[in-house]
Amino acid sequence: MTTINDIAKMANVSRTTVSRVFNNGYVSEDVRKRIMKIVEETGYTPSLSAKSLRTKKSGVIGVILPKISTETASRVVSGINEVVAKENFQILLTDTELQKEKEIEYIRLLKSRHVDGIILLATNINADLIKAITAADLPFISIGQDLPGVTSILYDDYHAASDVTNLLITHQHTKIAFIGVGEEDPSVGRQRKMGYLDTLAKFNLPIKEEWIEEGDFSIESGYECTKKIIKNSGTDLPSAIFAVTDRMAIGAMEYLREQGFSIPKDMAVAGIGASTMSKYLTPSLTTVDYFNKEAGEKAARHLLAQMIQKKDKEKFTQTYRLIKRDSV
Amino acid sequence: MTTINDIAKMANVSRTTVSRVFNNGYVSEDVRKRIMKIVEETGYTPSLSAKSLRTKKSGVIGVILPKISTETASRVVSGINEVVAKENFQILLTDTELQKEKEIEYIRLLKSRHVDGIILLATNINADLIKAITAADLPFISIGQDLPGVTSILYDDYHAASDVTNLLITHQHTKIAFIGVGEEDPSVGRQRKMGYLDTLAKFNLPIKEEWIEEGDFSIESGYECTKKIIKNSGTDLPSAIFAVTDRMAIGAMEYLREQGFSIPKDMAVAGIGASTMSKYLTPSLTTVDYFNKEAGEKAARHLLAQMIQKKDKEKFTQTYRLIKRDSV
DNA sequence: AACATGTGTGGAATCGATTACATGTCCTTT
DNA sequence: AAAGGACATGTAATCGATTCCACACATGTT
Repeated sequence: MTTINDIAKMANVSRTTVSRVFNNGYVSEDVRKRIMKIVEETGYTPSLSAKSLRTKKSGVIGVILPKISTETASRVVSGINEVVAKENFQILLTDTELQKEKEIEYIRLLKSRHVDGIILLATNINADLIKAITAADLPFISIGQDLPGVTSILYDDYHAASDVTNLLITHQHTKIAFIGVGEEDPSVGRQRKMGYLDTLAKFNLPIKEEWIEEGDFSIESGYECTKKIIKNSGTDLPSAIFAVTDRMAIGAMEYLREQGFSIPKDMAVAGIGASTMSKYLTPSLTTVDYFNKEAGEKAARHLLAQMIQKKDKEKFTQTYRLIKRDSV
Repeated sequence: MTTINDIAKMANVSRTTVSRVFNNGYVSEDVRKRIMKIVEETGYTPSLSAKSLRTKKSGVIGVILPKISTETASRVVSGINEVVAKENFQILLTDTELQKEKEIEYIRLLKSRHVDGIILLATNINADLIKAITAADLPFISIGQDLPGVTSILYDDYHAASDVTNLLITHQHTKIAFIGVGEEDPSVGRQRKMGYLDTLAKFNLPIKEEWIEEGDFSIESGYECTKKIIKNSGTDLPSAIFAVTDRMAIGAMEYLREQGFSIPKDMAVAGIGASTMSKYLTPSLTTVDYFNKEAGEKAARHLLAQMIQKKDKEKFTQTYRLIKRDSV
């Protein structure tokens, strides 16, 4: 491996001069050319570990995901990457596989790797997490969860869920079932459920325990929850099912189809997430587009801004778009 | 930021000893405890830039993707991550956005970041690329393309495509249209097309130019290609369409549905990729599962093995599974 | 008793860059 | 003609770790 010293020796200059070639200081045209020629020939690239050690900047930003292989996550990462790549940053990816201790572990790890900033897609909020973030003392952005004291890019879960519920109501549905997720997830678990419950309450519609189930984001869980809802409802069946994610909604549709329900005639279905799939299902799925990629871009831009100068912690709420399709 | 020197001073030992605590050398129980206590209190974590500079190892492996937000890519990354995370490696992600010069650029970049190895999902093969890989002189794995002189995890594109074509033929189809991609992609572009063409030839079935179109992986291109095929075929319509990716197959189905074709009665459709979606479409899509995640895992394992000891360059061909569903 | 061996610790070089400071030219300006 | 500034280059300290070598001490071996 060639180093700056090798180049310096070959070009008969000090390594300072070589360094200056790469960091635009005063270097005469002659010398610059001579050095560049040697650089080309040897294929020398400066060691970024050394540079990072010296400058305390790595040109890397850390991203912590709950799970890589979901459409939401990959869209967000794609948005982040698009923005940071332009500024010659790379992404160091970590995946918690939904274990929340790992979020904290990875924050520490990324810190010791001298990343210049961190973007976290959190799935929960707890005191240790906040403490770890504060301790890291790095530019930090949270996407999807409102972490106190941390700049956050938020989805409007409450209103999105309200709107979906509302849409179902305007389509004459009065018996609306709900498939949610655990409430340790404040955004997807709590906010979306609140939106659902409050809207029902507002219209004086029945809230029945038998119509409310809790899944785990997976298609299968949507399927199982729907089965339970149908089973437990006896003769008082709901006429619509609102699942808080598209995947669970797809599971619901699957079960309903198997049981011979016609969608939306016998049972309407709606989700959230605007998965690619939602558009091509039969019937196409009513859902909410959260603009994940844009959220990633925005997060990246704010992170870069924070790296240049300290900013006050802010909260940004993304817009969303209700997509009415044939499943309702 | 606390450093090893701070810890050493606070514990009244030399920094050598502190280092030894983390790298299991001789340290007495007493001293070890004293140091660990201070480490806990200060939240000290060793600077990995410094460590990497000194040891020439970074604990990072570089991954070069053509596009992050595709199901294939995210599955592969997920597989890679699962394996390397266990060994405490992280992934440095780069996305070429389908520009092939960037593959080379990123190889250099990853090299200068001292990654311990690189996994590339290539979309093409060219001499410069091979040269860059050789020059990098790092443990290297290619997934999906057979790069000469590079350990490669390959999909069996030729036989997969043959099998799909065969399946269509056993279902009495004699007029089979084809939606491919550009041939600068040897695997998806060439091999799959060869599988299709050779199988038709084997059965003495007609190969008509009007039935062959070239898309660009997108759903929209599948839609457009199908439109062209239908338009250009006049009265001699094919009875089946084989698209080399699920997304293009979905576009095909979309167009056919719009035009009132019944699938598979009027026109059968098949894809490759086993996208999540394929299972939930109506009708469900016949496709080929490439086990992308397993490919990622395998790539990661081979990379780790190469990092421990130099290995001969090998070629591994993944198995695949033809999934016969209702669209055929 | 002399010597080898195992254990525990510190000193100092080293990895490959950046950068503050010093030095030396050569012009321009007053 | 002296001074000041712009330009060009070099010297050496520094970033935070690892690691070779040396040394000290305790214990075991012959």
